[in-house]
Amino acid sequence: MKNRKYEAQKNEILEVARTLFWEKGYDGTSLKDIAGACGFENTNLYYYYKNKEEILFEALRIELDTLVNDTKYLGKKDSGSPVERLKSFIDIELKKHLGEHRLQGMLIDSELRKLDPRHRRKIVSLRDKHDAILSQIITDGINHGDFRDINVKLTVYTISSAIIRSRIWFSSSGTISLPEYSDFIFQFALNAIRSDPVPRSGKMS
Amino acid sequence: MKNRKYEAQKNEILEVARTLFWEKGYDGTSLKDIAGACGFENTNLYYYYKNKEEILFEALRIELDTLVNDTKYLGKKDSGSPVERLKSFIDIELKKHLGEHRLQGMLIDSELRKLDPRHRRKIVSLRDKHDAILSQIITDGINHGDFRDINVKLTVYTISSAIIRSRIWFSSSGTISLPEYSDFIFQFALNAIRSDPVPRSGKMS
Amino acid sequence: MKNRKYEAQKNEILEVARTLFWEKGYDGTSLKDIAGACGFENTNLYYYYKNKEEILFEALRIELDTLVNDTKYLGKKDSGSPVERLKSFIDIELKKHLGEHRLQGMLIDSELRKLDPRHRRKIVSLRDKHDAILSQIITDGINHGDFRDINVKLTVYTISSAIIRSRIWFSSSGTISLPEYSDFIFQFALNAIRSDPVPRSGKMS
Amino acid sequence: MKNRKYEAQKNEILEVARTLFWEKGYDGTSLKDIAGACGFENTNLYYYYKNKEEILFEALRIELDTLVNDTKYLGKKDSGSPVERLKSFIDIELKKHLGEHRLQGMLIDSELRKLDPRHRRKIVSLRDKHDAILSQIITDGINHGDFRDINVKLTVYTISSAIIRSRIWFSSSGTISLPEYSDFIFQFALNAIRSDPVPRSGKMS
DNA sequence: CATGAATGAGGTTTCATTCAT
DNA sequence: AATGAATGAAACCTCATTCAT
Repeated sequence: MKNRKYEAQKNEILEVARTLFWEKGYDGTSLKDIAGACGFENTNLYYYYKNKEEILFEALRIELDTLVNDTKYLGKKDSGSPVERLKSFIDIELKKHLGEHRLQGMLIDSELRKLDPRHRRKIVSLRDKHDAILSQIITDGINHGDFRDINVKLTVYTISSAIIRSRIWFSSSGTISLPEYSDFIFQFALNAIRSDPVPRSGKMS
Repeated sequence: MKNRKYEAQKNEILEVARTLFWEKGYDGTSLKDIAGACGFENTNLYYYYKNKEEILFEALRIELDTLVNDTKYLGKKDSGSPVERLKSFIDIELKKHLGEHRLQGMLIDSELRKLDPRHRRKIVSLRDKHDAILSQIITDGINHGDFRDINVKLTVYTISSAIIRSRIWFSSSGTISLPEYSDFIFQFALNAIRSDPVPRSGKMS
Repeated sequence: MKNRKYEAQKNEILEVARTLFWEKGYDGTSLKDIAGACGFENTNLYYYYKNKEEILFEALRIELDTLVNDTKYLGKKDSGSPVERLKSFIDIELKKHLGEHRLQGMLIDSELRKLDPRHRRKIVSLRDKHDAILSQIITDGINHGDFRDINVKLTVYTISSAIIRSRIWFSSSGTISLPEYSDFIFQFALNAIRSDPVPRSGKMS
Repeated sequence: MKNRKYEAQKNEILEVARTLFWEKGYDGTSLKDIAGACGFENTNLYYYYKNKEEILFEALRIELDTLVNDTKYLGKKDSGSPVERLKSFIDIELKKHLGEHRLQGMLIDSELRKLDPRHRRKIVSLRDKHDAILSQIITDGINHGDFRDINVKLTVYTISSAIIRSRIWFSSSGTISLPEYSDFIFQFALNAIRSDPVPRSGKMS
């Protein structure tokens, strides 16, 4: 019965692979590395995955699936005010990126090229779905008068940048805690885009 | 005798390598790829560089050298008001990242591990020197009362994120021009950190 | 308890293997291929056969056994005139090679080397037994005055060539039927070796 | 200068490969086998050929090219009477198949499947060109009244069978010489297809 | 009667690198 | 200043096979 142990093993391989892909890159990670970290031989990986590329695909897919599933409720208006939704979005994502079962995030940019065209399309479509959530929050905030009439796309990119790269800088930030980091990004973003009670120009002092 | 042609060739190799490293990663780029793009054979590279790792080192070094040299004057107070200096910093960096002879930026994150320890130390030291410039601008702005009393390190990271990742998103932003992109990031950052004429709370609406 | 179903399964494996060995060669056929075509897993083959080589051996043995059993009566004088026996021999063999449960014939040439020495000896001995039948027919025909005094060994080889290679050319011959093909080879051979009513020289016209 | 030695080496590889492919089959021959027989390492083969399949393709191409080039003059009427041309054709081919630099012949049947579609088309086209020569000889002989009104295609196949399989049987024919073998096949074929001075029926005695 | 899980040998191929020229 | 020729390490992957269940 290919079920309990099989699925567990398959998952462990993915966890291991995600960590290694992050640390050394896709090309820099050998199947021997992955198998070794799992405690078996090289060739046994092929019992679970068709080839290396499939491992990468599954790694990316699981990352994005998790992200999308945990945040997609924030795309809907009934999940709170835009500002609250922005706060939640940043909180959830940062926890995912920096918490226990870390997402690797940047993988998606750099290793996309290594995928089969079909797999690539699937991943890109998931990524777009993910970006659309934050996009919706910003749009709603603008319509609701909470946020300035700002370029939505660039706003999404800029906030995403801060979130994705948190992984790189978190460890070297020394004393800061995860909620503090999360709150910093939220405040930074909110101040950047909130509508002004008193009109302000962007002119230099 | 290492004359002008020698140096020109050596530089061309570096240009080609930087592009390929960005496109396919260090491990994903073979010496044959580099040599092929230069129009000669594989083995001729060894006339110019000791080995592949040295090419990576030089590629990273030249990137950071350029960045530091072109922005280091902004670390000094006499180069303008902090807000002006912030504007200039973002303008210069974005031009470097998106312009003609593009910097690859993110290479520094992902490929640092591939360097010899000695080379790695040199690159990290250059990177720190670079970060210190923006850090100085922020600090001066806080002291001068232009910026809020904000965590300097995190601020530097967040602004840097937006700049570094511009490369990924610029092409897919469609119609936006480089100065517009640059201005967007500047306005976003300025609003995020400027001190308020009227006190505002971060409370949710 | 090795009952009827066991034997049936064992036979199906052999049928499948013979087809695949013919199509892709012994080395080009994996146990997974064979098992897959049988509808079960790889490892189940070991319940029926000791290893891959044994499957090849059985495949070759069954081919030759069938051929020898169905034609050996033609080795005896009481089975008709030499000409009749030649006609029957070619008919039977061609039906075996091109009919429903096709023999693969040429396997014996190309894959003999892959067998264990002991197995190889067995197969070679069966092949010799097979060749001896046609050899006997020719010899009897010469003694009886039906055939010219022709080199028996070479005659056997040449007729065998036409039969064995029928498999390759039958499908691409387009419209020809099996009996027509069989008759063609018979007429070709008969004309080639029959004794002349009127003496003829081999001189060129 | 990639010329003298390079081409010599490339040819030696091909010779070695052809022998091994014949002896052990394409799948049964490893690149290590080929390289070992050439006296260098495995990987050096890639300096001369793109991959294993290309070696097979070149091996097949050279075989057929040689055959076609050496016999194509026999396709033309001015090269002698049909009977003479048939004799020459068989002589030349047998010398090619059994002489010093042996052709492997049967490779073409069994290993065709291993080729890229494009390569396969090229080889099949060469094979057709080769078959067309013998076909022309037979046709001319029929028209000229030398040969019976016999199925040309099947005649070509049958004669080709005897030639191609000579390789398998020559060594085990014991004392026979190459010209004797060649003459046997010629006489066999000629008797099989020559037109009768006196009408004969194929009826059994 | 059949699958699950794993392995070790070996195959093709790529690649950085060397040394002679 | 560049190519020719070769190598050894290591990569991905396939396969026959084993043993437990």
